Amino acid sequence: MKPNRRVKLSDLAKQLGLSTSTVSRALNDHPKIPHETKRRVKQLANDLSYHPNPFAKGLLQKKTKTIGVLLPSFKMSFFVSIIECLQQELKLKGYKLIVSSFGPSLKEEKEAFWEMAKAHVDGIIAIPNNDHEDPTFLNNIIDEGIPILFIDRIIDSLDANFVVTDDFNGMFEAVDYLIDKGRRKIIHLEGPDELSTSFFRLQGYKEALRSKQIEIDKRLIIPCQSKEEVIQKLQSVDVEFDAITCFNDYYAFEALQFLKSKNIRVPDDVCLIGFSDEPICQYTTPQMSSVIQPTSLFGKKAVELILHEIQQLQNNKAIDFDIYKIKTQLQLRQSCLSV
Amino acid sequence: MKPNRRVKLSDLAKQLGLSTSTVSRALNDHPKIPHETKRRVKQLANDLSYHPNPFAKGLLQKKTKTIGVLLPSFKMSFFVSIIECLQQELKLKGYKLIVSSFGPSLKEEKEAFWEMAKAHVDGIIAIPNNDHEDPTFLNNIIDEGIPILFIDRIIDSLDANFVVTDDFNGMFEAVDYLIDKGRRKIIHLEGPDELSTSFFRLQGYKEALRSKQIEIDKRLIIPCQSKEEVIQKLQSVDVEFDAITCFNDYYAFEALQFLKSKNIRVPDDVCLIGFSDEPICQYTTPQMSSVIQPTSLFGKKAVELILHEIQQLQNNKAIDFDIYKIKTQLQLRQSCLSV
DNA sequence: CTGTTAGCGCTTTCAA
DNA sequence: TTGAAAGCGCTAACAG
Repeated sequence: MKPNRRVKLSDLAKQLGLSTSTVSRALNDHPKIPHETKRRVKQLANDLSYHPNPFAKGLLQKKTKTIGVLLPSFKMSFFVSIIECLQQELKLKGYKLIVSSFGPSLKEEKEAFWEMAKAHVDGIIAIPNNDHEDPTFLNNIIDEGIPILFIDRIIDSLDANFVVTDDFNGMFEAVDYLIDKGRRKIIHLEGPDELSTSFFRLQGYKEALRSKQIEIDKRLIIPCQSKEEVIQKLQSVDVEFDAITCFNDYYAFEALQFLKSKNIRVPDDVCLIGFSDEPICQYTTPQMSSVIQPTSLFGKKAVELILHEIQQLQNNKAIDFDIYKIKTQLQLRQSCLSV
Repeated sequence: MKPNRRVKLSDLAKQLGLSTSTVSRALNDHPKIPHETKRRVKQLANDLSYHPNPFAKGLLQKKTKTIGVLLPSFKMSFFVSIIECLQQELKLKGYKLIVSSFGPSLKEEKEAFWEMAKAHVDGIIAIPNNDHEDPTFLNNIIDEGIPILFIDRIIDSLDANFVVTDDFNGMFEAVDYLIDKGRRKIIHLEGPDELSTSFFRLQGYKEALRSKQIEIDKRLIIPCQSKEEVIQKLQSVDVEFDAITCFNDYYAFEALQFLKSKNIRVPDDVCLIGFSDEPICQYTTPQMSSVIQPTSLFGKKAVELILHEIQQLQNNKAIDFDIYKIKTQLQLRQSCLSV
């Protein structure tokens, strides 16, 4: 029915009248093997479509050529877009990608990390969800020799590399632009407490106002734990406002719904800016302005760093950890351009 | 600096004064090991956070507890949503997920399949992109003992399971609804040639018209290889129309842009229905109607089938192949509901 | 330049 | 009920 017997090194060796070591060396381009032998070996390997057993290799070399990627959810296209980029970059470098998502629960997130560790990936790239106050378990994984690189969110007190959005400047520029356009009463829809991104975006907002000597009105800073809260919170705002900046695009979409329902014109009465530049932004009416987080830069930097860490680890060399901030870009669309 | 030495079976054995075989058996709940021994072994394993080396296991058992998932792109949220579901289902069953995307090129798609085969995954779940006229290489992979299950698109002449959308009925219902609402001149923006989905959606469109004795006007059937062509093709339509059905949501968004630019009112002048129900549909103005493809059903069915195939293969039993059609659901929103 | 040998961590006969 | 030993497929010392 099916042969189902994969060719292995010894099969090649037998057919060629060589030892397995020679064949192995030939395949791995060992310097001291004559070209002719290499050619013959590779030829046959190709003909029989021989593929080395990755488990035998993994067992021996403790390298799996596999990177684990952890993310909270596939629902955010920003994350997915990063995954896509990671996947492309890693494919180029000959790495495979094991992916796992873990949802909002801390317990599941921990488990997901452990599963990756158990799978003996060479390294982990993670978009964490929770503020790991006790990152002991992460340190344990790192101590086992699996470097972890974090994307988008910073976890304090952890020796690791971080590749994050320059949230501060991203929001700063957005608010700065609005002020230049004459808006003064700018709402900020703040994101979930526990995220470093919420914090820095809020700081950017405040600093932009401060730098133009505009007093910060606490009533305009509206914390929303999720996009579901946005409309309700906006209902109960009892001060005037002429612009809204948001933790992310989904908050902005909700805000847009709200404004429409109140017959408040965008951008004439109120300007609106999201964050992340989800592809949807082009399809809302009016089209949504947003802050672009260039995902390909995230992916490239992350891959570069994790591979470097893996190599350093292999050579028992020290690693310098750092926080890398990826510059954003303000994408203006109809929701901001007063006619 | 780092211990970096994972605990292994022999470490447990040594500490317990047992042989590795006994420890192994205890861990695997071998019947002839006394409960007390099992308890002690498991206790220690837990304390030292022992995790069996998956490579040693893989080498021995030829089972990797890993499923490869192949998809053309992460850009389509329909695909991503399926991945998310696969990932959850497979996690429950103790499987890991290796993911790879391959873009539009046939060559890359082939390579991606091969890479998966080389990675010795237990099975492959694929959303193919191309119409593999010569599926020899797929058969080779299947012959190597790796079952492949295809999602969303059918490849003729291949012994495999397929889980696809009931495209025909999905589009049929959409068109049927429009006709009931009094629309008669319904455009169909047809998808890429090579996709079985394009074909069946078109058939559904035609059959709906036919069943209501409406003549099919070829000028209303507009083939578009990609969403980029939509606007341009619509420009040159020179017959009247009062509704548009689309190969997918992105086509519909483009169509919406076009209609807006022409000041054609949606849904008053022209009704618009997409396909896939991307989450964006809720945020366009007017909100986009679409055909829901329940991704969780895809995921569940796919996992069920592939695991069954793996098991049958392991027991050297025959597998019955089939095409499973997942029912769609018409999601009506503003783009269809005349006021 | 090439073959022999040992061993990666685990499971699984085969004996005891 | 348990241990010793072999071996999964491959690579890397160590000899030649």
